[in-house]
Amino acid sequence: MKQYLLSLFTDIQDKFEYLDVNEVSFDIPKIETHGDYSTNIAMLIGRKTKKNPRETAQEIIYALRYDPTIISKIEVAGPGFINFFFSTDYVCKSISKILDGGTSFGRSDVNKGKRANVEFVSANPTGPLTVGHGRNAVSGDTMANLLEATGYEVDREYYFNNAGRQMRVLGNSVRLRYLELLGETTEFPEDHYQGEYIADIAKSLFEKHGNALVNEDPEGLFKAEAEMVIFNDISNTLGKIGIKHKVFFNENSLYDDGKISGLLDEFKNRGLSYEKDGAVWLKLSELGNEKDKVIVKNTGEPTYRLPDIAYHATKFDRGYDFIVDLFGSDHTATYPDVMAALDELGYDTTKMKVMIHQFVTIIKDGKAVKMSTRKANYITLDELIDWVGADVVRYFFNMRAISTHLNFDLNLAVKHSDENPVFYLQYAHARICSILRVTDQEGLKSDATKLTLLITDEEQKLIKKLLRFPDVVESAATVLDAVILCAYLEELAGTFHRFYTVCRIIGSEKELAEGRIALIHAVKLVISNGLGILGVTSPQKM
RNA sequence: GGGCCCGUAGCUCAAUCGGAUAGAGCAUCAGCCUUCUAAGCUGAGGGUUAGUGGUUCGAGUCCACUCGGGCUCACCA
Repeated sequence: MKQYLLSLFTDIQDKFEYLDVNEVSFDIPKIETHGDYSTNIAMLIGRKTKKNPRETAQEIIYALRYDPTIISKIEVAGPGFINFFFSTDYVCKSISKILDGGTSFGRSDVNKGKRANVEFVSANPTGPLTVGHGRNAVSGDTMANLLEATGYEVDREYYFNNAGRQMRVLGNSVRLRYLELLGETTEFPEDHYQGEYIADIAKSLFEKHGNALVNEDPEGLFKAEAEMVIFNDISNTLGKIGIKHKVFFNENSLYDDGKISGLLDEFKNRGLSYEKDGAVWLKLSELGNEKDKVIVKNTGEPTYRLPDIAYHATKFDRGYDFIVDLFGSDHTATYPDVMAALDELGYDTTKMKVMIHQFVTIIKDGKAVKMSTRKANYITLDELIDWVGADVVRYFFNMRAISTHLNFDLNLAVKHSDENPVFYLQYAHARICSILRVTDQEGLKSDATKLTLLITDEEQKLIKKLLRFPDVVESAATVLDAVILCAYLEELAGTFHRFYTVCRIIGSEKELAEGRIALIHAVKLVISNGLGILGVTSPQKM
C-alpha cells in the first residue's frame, strides 16, 4: 500500500519544484476518519514556499493520477495533511498476498547477500546465568531473528574469557570447598564465589578423585572442571529458550595467534601508546575520549581493553557488513574506548552498532529482589525458565524497550492467566486452530475468491492490520528492538478477538464463511510468523 | 561532581522522522456463554506526559535548566 502511494508521488515529482520523494513519508493516523494513510508533505513544502499548506495539498491531489479501484478517496485535512482511503475491494484482495507469502510473509530481502554478526550473552564461565543475562540473551537472539527477517545472514556469537583474575578466584573457590570436604578448616574469603554450585563442583571432584587433589593448583583441575561444568550449564540454559550460538570466541585465541602482540606493536609504532608507572597506556585523550587508559598493567598482563579492541578488529576482518554488540548498562563506559581505537585503526565503525539494555529488577511479592553474583543471592535464568516457561521468559524480555528498566514481576509471570499478555496472543492462535478444526469437519474450505465479501468494519480493520506486518518487522529490525513487534501483535490479537465475537463463520452463508476462513488463515500466519521472530511458540490448543 | 539511560492513568507499559482528540493491558465497577475455545468481548471511571522556560504551523517526542531514580566513571571484566 505504502509502495503504491510512493509511486504516485514519484510520478508527479517533476511538477512541483519543492517536492522531493525522499521527504515523502506516510503515517497511519491514530484516528480512523483520517484515512488509512496520511502524509504531511504539503506542510513540509509549505515551510519552504511560504504558501498555505492546504492549498499546496489541494494542488498535489489534483496532480495525482491514481487508480480509483485502489484508492477510494483522497482529502485535505487539518493544517494540510493529505489523507488516503483505500477501497474495500482492494483491501480485501490484498489478503491473497499474505496467503501467497506463507511463512515468509513479513520477511523481506532488502539486506539479501549481507552478513551480520550479533554478539550477545558473552558471560564468562564463573557462574550460572542470571536473570540479567536472560534479558541480554533473549534480546540478542531476537535481534538476530529480526535481521534474518530482512535478509541478513546472521552469525550469533559468544565472546568469553577463561583466563585472568576472575577465573583464578573461581578455581580457588572450588579448591577451598574441596578442602572443606576433606575436613580441613579453611577461611573462605568474601571475594570468592559463594554460590552452592561451587560446592557441587567440589563434591563431584571429590567423588571422582578422593583426596588426591590436596596439593592441586587452584588454576589446574579445579579451574578446568569449574569452567567445563559451568559452561555446560550455561549452554543448557540457553538451549531451553531456543538459543544457540554459532561461534564461541575465546579471548585466549587472540594471544595464541599473535593478534594481541601485533596490536600492541601497531599502537607503539604509531605513537598511540606510551609507558608510565610500569604500565602501557593508550592515548585515548588524543582520540577524542576523556582520558588515557591502561592497556597493559605493570604486571605485564593486559587489561580487558586490549583484547576487546583486537577482538572487534577480527569482526571487521571477518568481513561482516553489520556488527551488533549487546550488553548491559554496566558496560556503557567501556565501549567508547574500543570504538575510538577501532576508528583510529581505520575500521569503519559506522558498520557497528552497540546496543545497551538497562537492568532487570525482579519483583517478588511486590518487593525488588537484590542480587549479587558473588554472594549468590540471585535468581538464576534457569530457575526462571523452569518456573514460568520459555515462552513467558522470551515474551517478557521482548515486550519492553531495551532502553528502559524492566520490572520482571515473578508473581505475574507465574500466573497462567489473562493478566499475562503472552497468553493473549497464543490464545488468538489456538482459537483460530480450533475454528479451523471445526470448519474442516463441516466441509468448509478456505476460498480466496470470496474475500471481497469481507466488508464489515471488523473485517476491514483486521485485514488492514495484517497488511502492516511487513512494515512493523522492518521498523523493528531497523531499531533492533522487538517492542514494536510485541505491541503490534497484541493489537492484532485484539482486532482478531473483536472480529471473532462479531463475525461468525459457522452458520454464515457458505461463500462468506469460506472467505472468512481465508482471512483467519492469514491471521494465523501473521501471528505465528510474528511469534516466531520473538522465539515464542504458537500453540494449536490451549 | 562528569557521562549514559529513564520519568506518561492506581500498577506495568505504548505512542511510527516532530503530526490531528496521548493509547493498551492489569486492577476497580457494570454487562455478555443452549451457537466456531469466556485465557474472550462490550461499556464506565481514571492524565497539568515530574517541573519551568525555549524552538514552530504543531512538542510526550527536539534544546536549556531544575527535581527524582538507575548504571557508570580501575593497572576488574
